[in-house]
Amino acid sequence: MPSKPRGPRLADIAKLANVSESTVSKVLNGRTGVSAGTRARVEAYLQDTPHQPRATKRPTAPLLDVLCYEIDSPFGSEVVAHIEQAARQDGLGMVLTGSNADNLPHPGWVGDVLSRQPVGVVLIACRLLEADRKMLRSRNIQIVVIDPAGTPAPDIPSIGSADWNGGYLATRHLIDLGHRRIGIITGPPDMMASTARFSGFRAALDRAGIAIEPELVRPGQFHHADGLAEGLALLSRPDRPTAIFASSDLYALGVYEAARTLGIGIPDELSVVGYDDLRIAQWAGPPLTTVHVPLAGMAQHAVHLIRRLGGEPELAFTRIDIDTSLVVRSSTTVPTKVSN
Amino acid sequence: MPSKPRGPRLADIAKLANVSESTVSKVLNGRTGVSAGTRARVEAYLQDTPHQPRATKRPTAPLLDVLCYEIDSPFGSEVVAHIEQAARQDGLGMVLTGSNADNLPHPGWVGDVLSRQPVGVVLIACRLLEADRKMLRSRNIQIVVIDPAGTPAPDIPSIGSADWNGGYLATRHLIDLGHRRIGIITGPPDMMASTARFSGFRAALDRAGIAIEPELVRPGQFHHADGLAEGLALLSRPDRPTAIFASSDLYALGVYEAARTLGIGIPDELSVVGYDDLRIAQWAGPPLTTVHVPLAGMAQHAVHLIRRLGGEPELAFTRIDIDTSLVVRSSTTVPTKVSN
DNA sequence: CTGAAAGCGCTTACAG
DNA sequence: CTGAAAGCGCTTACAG
Repeated sequence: MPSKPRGPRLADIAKLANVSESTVSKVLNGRTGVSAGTRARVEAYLQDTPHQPRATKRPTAPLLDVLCYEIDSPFGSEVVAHIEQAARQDGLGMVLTGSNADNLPHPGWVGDVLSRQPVGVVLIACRLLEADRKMLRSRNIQIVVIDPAGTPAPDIPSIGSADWNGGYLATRHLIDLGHRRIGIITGPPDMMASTARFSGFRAALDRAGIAIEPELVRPGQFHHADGLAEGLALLSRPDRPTAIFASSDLYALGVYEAARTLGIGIPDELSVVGYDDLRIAQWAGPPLTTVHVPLAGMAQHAVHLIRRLGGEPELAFTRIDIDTSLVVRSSTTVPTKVSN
Repeated sequence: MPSKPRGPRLADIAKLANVSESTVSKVLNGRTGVSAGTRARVEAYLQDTPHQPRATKRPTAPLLDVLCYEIDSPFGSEVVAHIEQAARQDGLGMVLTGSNADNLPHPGWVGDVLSRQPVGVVLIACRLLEADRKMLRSRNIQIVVIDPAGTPAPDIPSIGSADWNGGYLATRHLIDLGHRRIGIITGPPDMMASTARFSGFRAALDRAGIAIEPELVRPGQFHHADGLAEGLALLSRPDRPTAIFASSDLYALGVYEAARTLGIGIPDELSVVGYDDLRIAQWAGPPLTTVHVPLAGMAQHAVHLIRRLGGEPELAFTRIDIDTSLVVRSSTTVPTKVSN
């Protein structure tokens, strides 16, 4: 029985490889003065029994690495805050890194993560190259994704919310108020969350027997600027919609600005429904009717999942979706023109 | 001449403090079996000659610890995002932790930081107990504060912006437009940034020969809810002000809501100036006239300062203030009632 | 190229 | 509570 449960020491590896401790030390530190053959043999043994450097006396507090899309956006910052809290309650420190514009980590990130040895990695609307995923897996670093971007990796557990349902609820609400011409600003097509919201929108329209009008469907990247631009486009039409389903709260604020610019009153002349229920939704004028996304719950699940995965590495594929709900505030009402 | 340039070893400190290496080891590791007096003496020497543990062979990517007030607020999240970027460009990973409601770290944070051994700590609108400061100092972990809260520690370098000037500019702008009855919502009195903004406000009024009206000065904690409550109080007065200097953008949004509730139009019936120039200021309806705080520059300075301090531990007291400027958008105009 | 030996920096068990 | 001594895990200078 080994005296310390910390893993093999230099002496152990030296014995296995039938060399001296000095030689193992040289190999580990990439020093010269070792023949290619000896080096290869030692490396081979290190493969099987990876060497962990001597336990530093005060073991370092465990870390969780978070890679997030737009950490200064209202969405990013709220998710991150919830993860920080969940991580802290779980005794984990959170290392936060922003992704690049393609929702990928910047070069060097994976190497840094490996050196930090966190218990896991949470990706928020981000993705990883397969080589990087393998790298992390091989060091026993768990990966969980919140709101995956790009083609979802089949072997990474992901956490989302009921986006289809949210899209349906939002649209249904507008239909129930009497709206028939409803515009939508959709999100990036490579995000499941966007397409599901749009699909819910379409289903609600279908069910009410309302034909979808392609000109009323406008694409965007979930940014305020898109909401403004597409809002202006939608509202400048002679047959402008009486309601807009802005599939992010940021879009909704952009639509607000478009309406203000054109002198269109909300909700009297235009109803707007947002999506996410970020705090800016409450601060908007008028307060925004929106779909509540349970970010706190998603964050907690992400952290717990990381912990569970650490225990049993071969957990089957997991996908968790948490319920969404509609929060009715003051940006929606019955249409004036169409009447009821 | 020391054999290694890595800093004092246990033996050096033991010699200085006239104790054994064992005792120094116990103190460093927080073990029992050391008298209070001896412990204090050793800690004192550690203060002067901070101890760095022996270099571990596979070096972990260097870290920067950030303690931030309300990381999900628009202010907190923007500062944090800038620090993350500056840190990343400097090869530093950022560990982010939210403070408690008193702007202090939660219990256990300092211990975690010590175990992580970051190159430094950035406090955003937060403070530290003196014992904790000493602890960090003794391990050669640098401390820098952005927008200090509470009584400022004299030995911690701090970074702020020209708050007095910002308060002056904002108020001057309103006076120049012709406003004479100007309300203000002030920040927490224990933050230098708040009191400096108020002082700038007062100075601008003084210079224009306008007497300050105590009933028009309302306190708050920089939150949206304060802006709403104090805005309602101010605007419900029979002699309501024609302009309000909301000394945070969040206040301004609260004032917007108060005005909307009371049917008061902005800017026609009420001019509003915010403070911070966060992104929400551009998204507000109407876009908010506000004082620009150079958060990106402040974040960069914080990171660079940490790095410089690491080099020369005995840097003199430092206080950096970066310039503010007024950004005029659409929430301010000439007063209607008072005319000009 | 290789490893025995000396040594570094720290921790721990234990005698006083 | 204190420190001499033993010991751990690793590195380095050097003889072969």
